[in-house]
Amino acid sequence: MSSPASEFLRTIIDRGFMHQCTDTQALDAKAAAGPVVGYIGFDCTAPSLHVGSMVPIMLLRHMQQCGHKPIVLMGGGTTKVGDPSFRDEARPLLDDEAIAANKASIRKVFSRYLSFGDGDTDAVMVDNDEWLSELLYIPFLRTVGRHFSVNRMLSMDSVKSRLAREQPLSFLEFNYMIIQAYDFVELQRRFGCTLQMGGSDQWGNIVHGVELGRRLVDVPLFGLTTPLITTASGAKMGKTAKGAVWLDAGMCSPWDFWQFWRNTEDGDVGRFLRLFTDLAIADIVRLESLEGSEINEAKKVLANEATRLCHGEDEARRCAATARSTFEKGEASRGLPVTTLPEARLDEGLVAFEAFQLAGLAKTRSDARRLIRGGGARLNDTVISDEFLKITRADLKDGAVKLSAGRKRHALIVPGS
RNA sequence: GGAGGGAUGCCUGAGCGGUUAAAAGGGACGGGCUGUAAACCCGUUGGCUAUGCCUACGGUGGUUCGAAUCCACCUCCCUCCA
Repeated sequence: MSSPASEFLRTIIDRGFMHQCTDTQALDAKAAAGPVVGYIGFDCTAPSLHVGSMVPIMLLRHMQQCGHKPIVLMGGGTTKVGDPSFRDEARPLLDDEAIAANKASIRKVFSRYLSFGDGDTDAVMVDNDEWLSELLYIPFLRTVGRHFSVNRMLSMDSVKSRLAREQPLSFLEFNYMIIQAYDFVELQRRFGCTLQMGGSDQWGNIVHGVELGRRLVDVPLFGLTTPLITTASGAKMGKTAKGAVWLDAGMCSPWDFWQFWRNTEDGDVGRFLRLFTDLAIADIVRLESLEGSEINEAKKVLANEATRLCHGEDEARRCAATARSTFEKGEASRGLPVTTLPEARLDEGLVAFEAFQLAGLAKTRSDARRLIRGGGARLNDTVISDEFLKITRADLKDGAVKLSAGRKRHALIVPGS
């Protein structure tokens, strides 16, 4: 189908969100006819979502902006089971307390991207623990379990490699796809939800839900997946030196977040602008036509827009300003991570390698010493070669000592109490 | 319950009595080249104010001058049989 009738499908296809759909034409017709209720599930396996989850989040956002109703399903119940899809080993089991804590922490981010409320197209958030924890085993097996073929489940791509490698797949995990399928049906009953979306790794789970819906409630359900986002050079997207790029400011500072987008590979800029910002396609087309070092302008726009959505306008501006002074003017700046140090320590002189460790630029002292030996350490923008160099008051510039590890990682040490 | 196989550094994976802080690859970090990109080349990659000391090859004991390597027991995993 070349030109979808619905604004929703047109938007997500144009912006690169569409990977697979159970019935594109029928879904298009339905979306064109009126509001569709659709959901995406987020398990509570970590205290925050990371940029990998931004594709589904942005998908919900576009859905809402096109006049439909998004449901954020917190996987408080499914997290107790653990999705085995495309994983070579079981996830560590989290206890209820950890799941509850993760859930509380994760739910905060959605208010940045969606508008919640009671209206027709307001987003709602529910937790599948509400109905999953109350299930009775035998009745569940009889009403739901009988619609699933073990033969078919074993042939799913999502568990094939686990089985092929003869890695253990516990019965607990094996239930995940059934539970997720049941979620879909439950959301249909409760909210009239007819669309489940998710990453491409969720395709099998989603299809099971669609089929279960046909058998249990006789309502046509739809499934839609987004592509797995990799970088132009083939790596998984969303990792940096410090690990995953989290959406929670406490786990990944806005500065690191901004830097992550700023460091996007050339070949990814256009695609990322479509996926991770609200900019109009026409603007994106203009930005991605830039060549050579001009692409850096497009990367700044990407960083600003993505940061604005996640952390707000003020943070985005601050990061952009910090980047300008740090990289374009080469001066120390307030936006850099700051470590305070008792004045007395400066008076007696702080050994260089210790300073780098303290500022978080090196994991251990040995690591810091290697950094200095390798010529990657700078003090106020001057390369230092002596690991034992004493940093003192005399090194303060504008009230701070600026340390750098490599070209990109900078930190300030300021005297204090 | 029985018979085999396995557990090594961030990951994969060699080693099978000393010269092994442990090959090789990946990843990561640093340097060079650049545009805060990619690719490529080089270096580093357990800790410690350090020509040395300490901690490490699933756990605990043992054999030995000496163990990741041999033995015993334990834990966990895999395969096959019941």
